[in-house]
Amino acid sequence: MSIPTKYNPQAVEQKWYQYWMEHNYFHSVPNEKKPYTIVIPPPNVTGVLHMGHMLNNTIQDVLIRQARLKGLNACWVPGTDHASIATEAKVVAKLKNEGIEKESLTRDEFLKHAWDWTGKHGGLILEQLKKLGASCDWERTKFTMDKELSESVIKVFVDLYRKGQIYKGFRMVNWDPEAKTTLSDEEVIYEEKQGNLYYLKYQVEGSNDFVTIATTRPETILGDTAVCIHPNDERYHHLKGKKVMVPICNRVIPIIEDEYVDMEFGTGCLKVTPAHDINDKMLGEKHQLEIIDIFNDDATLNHFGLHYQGLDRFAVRTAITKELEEKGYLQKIEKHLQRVGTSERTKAVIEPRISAQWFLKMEDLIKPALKAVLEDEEIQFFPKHYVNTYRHWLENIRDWNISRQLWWGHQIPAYYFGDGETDFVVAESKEEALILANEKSTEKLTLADLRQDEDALDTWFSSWLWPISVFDGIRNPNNEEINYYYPTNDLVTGPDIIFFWVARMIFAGYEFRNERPFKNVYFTGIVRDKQRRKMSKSLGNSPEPLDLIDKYGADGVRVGLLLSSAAGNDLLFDEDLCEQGRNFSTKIWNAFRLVQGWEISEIIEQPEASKIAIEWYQNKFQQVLEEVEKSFENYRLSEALMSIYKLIWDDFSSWYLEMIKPSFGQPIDQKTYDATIAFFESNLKLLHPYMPFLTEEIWQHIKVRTPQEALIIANYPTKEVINQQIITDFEMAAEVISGIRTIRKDKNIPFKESIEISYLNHEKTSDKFNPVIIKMGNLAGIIKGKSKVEGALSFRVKSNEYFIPLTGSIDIASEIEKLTQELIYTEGFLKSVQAKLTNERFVNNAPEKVLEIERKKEADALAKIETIHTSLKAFQ
RNA sequence: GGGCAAUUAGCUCAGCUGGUUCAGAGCACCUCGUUUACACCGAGGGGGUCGGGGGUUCGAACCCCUCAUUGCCCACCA
Repeated sequence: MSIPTKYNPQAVEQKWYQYWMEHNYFHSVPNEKKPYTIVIPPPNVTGVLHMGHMLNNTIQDVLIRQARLKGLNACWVPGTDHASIATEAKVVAKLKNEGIEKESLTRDEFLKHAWDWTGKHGGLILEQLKKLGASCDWERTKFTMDKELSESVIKVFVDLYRKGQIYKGFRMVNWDPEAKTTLSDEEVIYEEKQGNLYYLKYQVEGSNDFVTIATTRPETILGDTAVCIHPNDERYHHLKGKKVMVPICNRVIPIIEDEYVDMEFGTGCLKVTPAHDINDKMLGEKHQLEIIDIFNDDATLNHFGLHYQGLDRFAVRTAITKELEEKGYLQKIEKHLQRVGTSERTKAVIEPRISAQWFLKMEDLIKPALKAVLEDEEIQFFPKHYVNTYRHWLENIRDWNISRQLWWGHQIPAYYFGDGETDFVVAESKEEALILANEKSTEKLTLADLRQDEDALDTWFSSWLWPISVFDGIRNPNNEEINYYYPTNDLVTGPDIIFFWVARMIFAGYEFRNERPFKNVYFTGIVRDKQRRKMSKSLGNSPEPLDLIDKYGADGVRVGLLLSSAAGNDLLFDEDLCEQGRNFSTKIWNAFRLVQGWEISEIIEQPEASKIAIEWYQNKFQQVLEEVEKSFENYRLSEALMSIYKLIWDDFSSWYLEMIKPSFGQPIDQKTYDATIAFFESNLKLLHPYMPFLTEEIWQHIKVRTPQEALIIANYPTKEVINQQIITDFEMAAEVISGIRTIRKDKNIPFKESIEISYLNHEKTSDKFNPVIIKMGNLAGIIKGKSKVEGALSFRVKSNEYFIPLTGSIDIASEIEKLTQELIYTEGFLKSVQAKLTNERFVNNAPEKVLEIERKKEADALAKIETIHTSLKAFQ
């Protein structure tokens, strides 16, 4: 035989990917067909493919290929994200290796390095996706720093600013007083340290009462702007609405109430210092408190520190404690374990500090986003429970800080022209900014007088536009593409970015298009190893995706990933599953080899068994087609694939092909052959989204096809009316065949030795499948008997009895034992059914349908017991 | 601390509206088998008191209460 016994994916995958690319099947342009659109969650531009990407993109490819087969205009837009923090960190590290500090470079010099790096490593990940078979429209590949996407980001910023949605505000940042710089959260190391809890007495204004607060930082009392109690705390009800005086400086501050306060901790009374604590800052915003920053940028005290001005915070802590004690404000000191943030680099204790940042108001943006998901269900989440997470976040949202102290990214289009905080304008270009600035300024300004804000925008401030900006819908809101492709259909992503990305795309969709960005969101799980550990480079437990593809073929890996990934469940990745995928490839390949090897005869009659087999498989296929459809609609891709797997492996290969297989060396009749090829083709269509390479390879082996006839763009099988009866009849026949096989095995009757059976048809089953039973059981004949056959081996299917007269001797004792066991079991079953049926309340309450089933069970059991009894008598 | 999810066979999971099948699948396992597509295979087989305890119901893996364990997210405590 010219076709090898094993399918070799390495040899064909490259070939078909090229073929698909050459014939432009992935490319989409707007036409009269219905669009089906997916935008890829853009991976980091310098990222490398990991198992999470493999899963995520396999799912997207299955969706897009299925849509393509179903005749939709399928468009999958690929691209990458500039990932400002991640990429900048990589470039900084790389420069450091070369002995270059970021601080020694100008912004432009640094950006040149960053672009070089992007050019060198960028887009590698997209090339890797091609190996997986991803059918993206590569002509549409986008990068978030492309000219048109960048312009979209700037345009949106300016629009939102002019609408009053963007404002400059203050935010707590991690301040390193030694390096005098802000740090990202990742650069702060938290350490457990033994500290003290100081109990301080504040005098209530206009009385001799005191209230005691507990604090770990007595040096910050000079920045206090309130004292806070829990509204339900009865101990302090008498203080509501009063004011207290801060010790030493004697400033008068209000007593406020907030549920944030833990009544159990300390005295249940909290001092609020909005300038120096993140939680106090939140309270301050909520209660509109004054902010008093008492530190210089090296963490010494400023003029608010009064006589401590110029001293370091820790020196002040000791000194002020002493002063408080002397003046009678210190009630006690307790030991207290606390977590202190320190700088990764300088080891200095981090100081929370307020700094100017840009914010986007959330109040108006969340309204349509909540409505769309919670009320209208315009956007659906799979699995559904993520709606709760989404709602909780939206309902507790704070304004979005969109500025980052980074260079790699979109620079904020704010231009300063004076010394003051408010001397700036926001504009899409420097030229436009100059015009605006001159309207505002009293002096005549030139371009040289304008300084652009140093900060870059948060990466997500560009990716929230992704479904719109890839179709240029921000700059040209009425272009043909955006009108055709938007809203997109499905978004496939991880639940870890539900806030960062998914929710914000929904904001952007309604804000800029007045329409949802996508209809369905499919949340994938996290890829873990067999021990449930997250796959990561540092653990070294993540297989190299491309090695896996080399080993099992892309199809094998796709199957391996999909089989164990119900939507939303974490995926415990096991290489064995890829092996299963590869084995499946080989199985199909060999089924193809079998069919391919047949000699066809136009003369010979179609055997009866083949006729029935065809009729049966026709219906079985339809049944599975419907199942697959249903699973697919609910994004249960693993279920859909498993249905197809069983259809092809069990129903098609193990049953159908065996039913129609001609004897060795004999040709097959034309009719059966044609039907078989048609079935094979339908199977391939069904499977193609999951295993694109193998299916296309076989498709093109079956016969020579023109590019217009390629499987990737074939027509998906259509639904037909299902004859349920024939499927049920087959199941009965399959049990009979199985019964014959069991007896052959038990009694060591070789398959080659043909035998004869007779049966008593108590069930009145159709004898339609008898030719199939004859063939599959290698029977000389099957006789519908009128009475039991003495001294024969027997078995039962439902209440039917089958007899195999034996040439050798029968072990009577073991036959009796077998029958007795079956009898005991059936009688027990009958008893439980009758218990139900004699229960009056059951009979009165259960629906008629259920009663009918129970009555049928009873009748069947009675009939079966009857036949066992007669069989037993025969042995006595 | 707050919230969400999960707990069903050795493993990974289905079980959708409480009732077709004395609880299903795939893998793994056991037995037999070089029958002319395939040993990356075929045929046959074993395996679960549905996390524990209560309750509702004629009937519970499914609904309610409670406890336990695990995972995830958010806030992390002056």
